[in-house]
Amino acid sequence: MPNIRDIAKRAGVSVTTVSRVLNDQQYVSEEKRNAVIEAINHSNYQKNINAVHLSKGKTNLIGVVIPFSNHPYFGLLLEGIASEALNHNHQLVLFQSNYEPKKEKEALDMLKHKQVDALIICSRITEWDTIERYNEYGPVVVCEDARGKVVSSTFVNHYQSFTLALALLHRKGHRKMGYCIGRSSGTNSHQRERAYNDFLKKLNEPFHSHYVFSDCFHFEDGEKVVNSLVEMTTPPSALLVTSDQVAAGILTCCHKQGISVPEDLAIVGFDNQPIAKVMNITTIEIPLVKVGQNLFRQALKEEVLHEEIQTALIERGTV
Amino acid sequence: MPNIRDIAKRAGVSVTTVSRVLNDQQYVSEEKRNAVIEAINHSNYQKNINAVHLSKGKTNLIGVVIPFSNHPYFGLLLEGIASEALNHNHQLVLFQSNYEPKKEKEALDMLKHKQVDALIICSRITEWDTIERYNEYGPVVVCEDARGKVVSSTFVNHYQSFTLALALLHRKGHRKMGYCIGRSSGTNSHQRERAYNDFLKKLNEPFHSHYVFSDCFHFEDGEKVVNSLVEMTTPPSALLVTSDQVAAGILTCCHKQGISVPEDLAIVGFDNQPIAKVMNITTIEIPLVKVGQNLFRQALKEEVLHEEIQTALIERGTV
DNA sequence: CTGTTAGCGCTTTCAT
DNA sequence: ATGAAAGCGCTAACAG
Repeated sequence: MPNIRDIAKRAGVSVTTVSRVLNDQQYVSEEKRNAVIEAINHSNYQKNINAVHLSKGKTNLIGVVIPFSNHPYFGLLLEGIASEALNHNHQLVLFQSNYEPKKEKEALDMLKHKQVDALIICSRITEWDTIERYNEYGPVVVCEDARGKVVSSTFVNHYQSFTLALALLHRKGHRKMGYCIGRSSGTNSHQRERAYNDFLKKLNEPFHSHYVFSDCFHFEDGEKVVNSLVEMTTPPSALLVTSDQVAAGILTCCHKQGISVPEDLAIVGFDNQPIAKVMNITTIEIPLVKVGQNLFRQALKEEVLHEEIQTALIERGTV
Repeated sequence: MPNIRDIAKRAGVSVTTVSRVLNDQQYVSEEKRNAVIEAINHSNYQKNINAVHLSKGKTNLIGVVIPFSNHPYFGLLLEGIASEALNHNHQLVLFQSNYEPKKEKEALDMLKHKQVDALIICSRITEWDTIERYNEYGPVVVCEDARGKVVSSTFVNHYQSFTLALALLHRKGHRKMGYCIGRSSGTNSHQRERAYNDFLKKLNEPFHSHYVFSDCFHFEDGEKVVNSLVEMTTPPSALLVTSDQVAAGILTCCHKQGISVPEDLAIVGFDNQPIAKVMNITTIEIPLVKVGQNLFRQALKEEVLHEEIQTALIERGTV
């Protein structure tokens, strides 16, 4: 495989001139430019990108940390990130963390080692002070409200969205409301928890810990929720479900168990994934693709930015 | 940020010795080794991986091409690939192609440019001769039967699996059988098509093009299938559905429309995803995680290998 | 066991 | 407009 020197020789010019042609720079006569292009065409030359990276000190690679790759929430986020990466001529390095700190550390270290130019952390387990420490090596971007931190963030106001959904249910007469969430830790989950607790307090309703279901990630997790529900003497009459997938799973099991929705149980999903439309699930739309795109754009910027993305209530048949 | 020369100076040794310590090589006295480690610890030194890559001519990065990232089939495949990458200290560069040739070309070019050491193509639109041409730049691995080609492959015998499922339905008395598939092109789809046509021929059953539904990728695609079904005067009595997600969508819509399963319509899914278990769907298990792991292992090898992964019929309630 | 040195292939400054 | 030359930071052949 020829290198830039071979091309220079072949075209009868200097290495610099070849480099200029390669990078579309000015100050090259048409004549020499053509000679270089000619030489390249006749020699299946390919730039060695590692040399470019070393020389420039950057890679055009952006790291992306997601806990799971087989989850539609992260799938959509990734889709947004990937589409914007395409627009900006960058590639993505994927880190599937499974919420293992070690794996997240690996991603952070790749930033430190300059193997990626920036890092997008879609969900994390690592504590803030560690994350903030890595910020000096390159932009770190997170998908949660990080105002007050030194890393950029694109986020949804989960407190507000949750409160909105609770208010809807309350308006419809529900008093015993529960919720299903993925993991119970994390900024986003805490915001939702706070919204829930505050809402109950305002209504003077007692808190029942068994009305809160965690580890709800996938469709199939809906089954255990419904199984718990039927065991209860006073089950909740409404459920906020932080993923449409899980909401769909719950709805399906309700049908199986003869629980009518929304009569016996009202359900509000989140995300507005296609499955919510098919199954006619009332949901809070979270424009995840847009969030992903914004995350990517922030990763390219040096300044620290905090941007909020708006959600919307979509009323369908499960409330 | 200090470099290897700074460390060498600080430790009072040569860069080579530092390099040796860095790479855990032998032939370094304890004394000097300690001096180097000492110097490193006192200076937040970090290896510049781009320099390593340039020097070594490899990157420890493996490219992965998938059409969509928000699909469980590819999510699981990716999971397998990622887990094995972790074991082998490699990172993944993700290419979401949306089946655009341009995007696949980009991945192939990254191989050519030595930005990735190997390329795993989980599903492709690019023709064989193009792919084979890139093989000289590094290992290319595909997830389809590529025997006879110069690239490695890990695959499932879709002809056999499809035939197995058809035979099951036939045994249960079904004669009018249709199938749902993702895209209609691609090796895997063609194998299935062949299996279907051969089976019909063997039974002397006529081929009905409206018994074949393509573009069935997601849960929500089940809706249009069922909508078509109810329009037909003589609908199929059984359906092979090449994704459990879609099978689940079909099942859900059947419930909505009052179509009993398996009485009015028998359904066989594929993959054995968790959703199939919850919804009690008879399915052909395809160990996708295992396939992914094998793909990764092949990507690390120079030799061209073709390996078949076995599937299994899992009988549940939809046949 | 250790160090010198010549690359790896490209970018960029600076002089012309 | 052009090219010589000095890096970018690390590895590895070679000599000692």
